Amino acid sequence: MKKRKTDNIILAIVGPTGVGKTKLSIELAKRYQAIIINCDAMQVYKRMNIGTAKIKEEEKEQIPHYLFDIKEITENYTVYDYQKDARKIIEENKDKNIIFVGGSGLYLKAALYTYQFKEEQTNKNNYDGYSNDDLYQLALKKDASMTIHPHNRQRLIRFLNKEKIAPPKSKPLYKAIYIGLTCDRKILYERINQRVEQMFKDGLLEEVKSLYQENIHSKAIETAIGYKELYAYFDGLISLEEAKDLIKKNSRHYAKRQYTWFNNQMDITWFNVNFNNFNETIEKVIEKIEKYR
RNA sequence: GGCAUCAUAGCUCAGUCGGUAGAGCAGAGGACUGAAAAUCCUUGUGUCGCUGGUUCAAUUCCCGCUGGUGCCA
Repeated sequence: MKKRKTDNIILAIVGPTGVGKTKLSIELAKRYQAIIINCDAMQVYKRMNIGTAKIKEEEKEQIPHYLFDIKEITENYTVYDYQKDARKIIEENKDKNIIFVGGSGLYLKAALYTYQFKEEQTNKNNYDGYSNDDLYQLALKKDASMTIHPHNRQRLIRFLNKEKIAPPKSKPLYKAIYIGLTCDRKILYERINQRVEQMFKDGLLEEVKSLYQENIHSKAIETAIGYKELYAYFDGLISLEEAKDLIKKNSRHYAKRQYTWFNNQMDITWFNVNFNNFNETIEKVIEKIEKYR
């Protein structure tokens, strides 16, 4: 495991959407004179601000922020790119404390664990015309021990386009402290619902509308919660009210999946957030960091 | 007021020609190496509105009651 200079630390602040990760990142960055690296798959894109709850310029408090707004919304960015970008920043800032913030578990793991990606072939087959079962049989032929579910078409295609068959199990590469923020599930869902309402008040509809009017269609738009639903509304497929409810629902489901990832893929120390007294939460986190280093 | 119709899982509803019931959504859990805010998997016992009757047996049929909806007055 790469240890870097002993007195410098890497922190990772994780947790479901809407628990206050950004706020904590600023407080800890001030305290440890750290730089902040985004670890959110959607906040790398420009022009997706309100819907991704991206930190505002005036909230950054002079702290260097990396990997925010680095891609045009029409570009495709993947874990592979993220791993390269994040590791480059780690290596270039060996003399600094670093804080990762974000909810994309795979991105975090790819950056800090021994995930191996290879340069990809350009002539990818998208297997149009193949049934799920065809793909499943092909995948089994390629590797009888593969465990992708027959219905998971996205993964099957990926697997078939891959050269290397079984990647080695990943291990921690960098020494890091993983801090998870959490709260009672009911309260979290309530906060998520309220935050969506707030996003609309802050102009989410206008943000998405201007993208829609420019006829921008991209992976990011099709993927991001808050954007895909409003595109469906502008396309006349659903009502605004339905879109809003869908955004809330999808955000809740997303939060649930984040818990599953962080609970089972990484070794996280969880902190229950006290929303009435955030300083108390900050103090507890700092206590943990001091004990650990 | 009269007639009709509905009352089943947190929600929307299906169903049982009489043998105590099932889908979707919500909720819960899980997988995860190039779309990850993605993709995929697992998981459904509830006084079948209340009361009485017929019956070996009623959520299912019948009487009444309560509540909702519609039409006619």
